Amino acid sequence: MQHTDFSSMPCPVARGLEQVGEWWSILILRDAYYGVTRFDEFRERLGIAPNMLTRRLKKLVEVGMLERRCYNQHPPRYEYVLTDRGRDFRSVVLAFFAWGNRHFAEEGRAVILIDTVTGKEVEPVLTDPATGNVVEGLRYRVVPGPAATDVIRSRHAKLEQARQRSLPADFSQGK
Amino acid sequence: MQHTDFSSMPCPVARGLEQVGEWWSILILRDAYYGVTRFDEFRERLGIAPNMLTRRLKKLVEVGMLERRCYNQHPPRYEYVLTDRGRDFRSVVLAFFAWGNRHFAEEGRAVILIDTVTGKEVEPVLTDPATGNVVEGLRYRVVPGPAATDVIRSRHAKLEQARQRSLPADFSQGK
DNA sequence: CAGTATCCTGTCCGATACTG
DNA sequence: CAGTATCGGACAGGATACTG
Repeated sequence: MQHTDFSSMPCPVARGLEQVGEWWSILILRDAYYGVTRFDEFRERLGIAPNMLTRRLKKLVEVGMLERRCYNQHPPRYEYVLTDRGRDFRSVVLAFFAWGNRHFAEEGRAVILIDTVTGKEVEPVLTDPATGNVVEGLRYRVVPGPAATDVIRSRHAKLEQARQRSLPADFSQGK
Repeated sequence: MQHTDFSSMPCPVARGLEQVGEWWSILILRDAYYGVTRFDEFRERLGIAPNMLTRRLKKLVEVGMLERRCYNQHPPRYEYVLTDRGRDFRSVVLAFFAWGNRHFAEEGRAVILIDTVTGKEVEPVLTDPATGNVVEGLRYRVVPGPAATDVIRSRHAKLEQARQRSLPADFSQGK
């Protein structure tokens, strides 16, 4: 990315975006969750130019989302398999998937997530495993953590002040 | 975006990326969840160039994530507040957040999500509300939905065939 | 099958200056 | 405070040709 370097930034969202912020990266991972591993299968399914595919795959290997593995000597053939980190990212893609299906499927859902055990469609939600509650609304908030810097703390304090001045009824509306 | 037009594509992930696929969009929304609504507050917190901020805000309003609202006549002053759709996207950002904290916080978490009722840190997971199970592993799969086109179905069938030939032990590994 | 090599275009983004 | 206007650079992404 050609913008400001965010590697120094503490926000995990910004950090994450630096690894997989590109358009194709997400789509490649999406197909990886389908079980796709081969270069040509990616290329064909995604309709992506081969040089771009090379670049994105290389990057994904670099940041530890995929592993380039030789599955055949003579001739040497490689495939791209998910690492633990890459597999763990599936929850993000599925959250995205669920949101997309909720908001951009006026003509019906073309693809759905199912539970193969029950056979039913699943509409996944983000929950707190400790309480079982759905994570939404003002109850859940992002605050400085144990490794917070002074900058973070002061930024957060500034926000709190602004909140005092005008209660954000706007945000709480959505239950 | 200067790449292939995906608006015709049925995948909700691709569709979603078209709305908020840009780098700053996600970060702007992240700050909106903090309660930020004003142009200058966004600019200062994000360190973004004003023209870029204008572009991204405009886009986010266009796609229905934010609403531009006049909060003062004489002089006219505007603020950007989350719509339902924008608020709903928070689960995606939080999934991203959680993943980032799991994988890129070697020196400790600078920010954390907390439950303000219990006061405890929350590590949210994606679950199926119907069964209460965590959505992960091969049990959950994406398949053609009710509005699937022939293209989707045949692509899916093709994948199934490939799966028969080589069971993807790779993907199931990760439990 | 799994890429590499080249060339080109669009646009994301930053920097800076200016305005009601 | 909330932007607009203009400029330039970097790179994502596309198209195409070629290789072991």
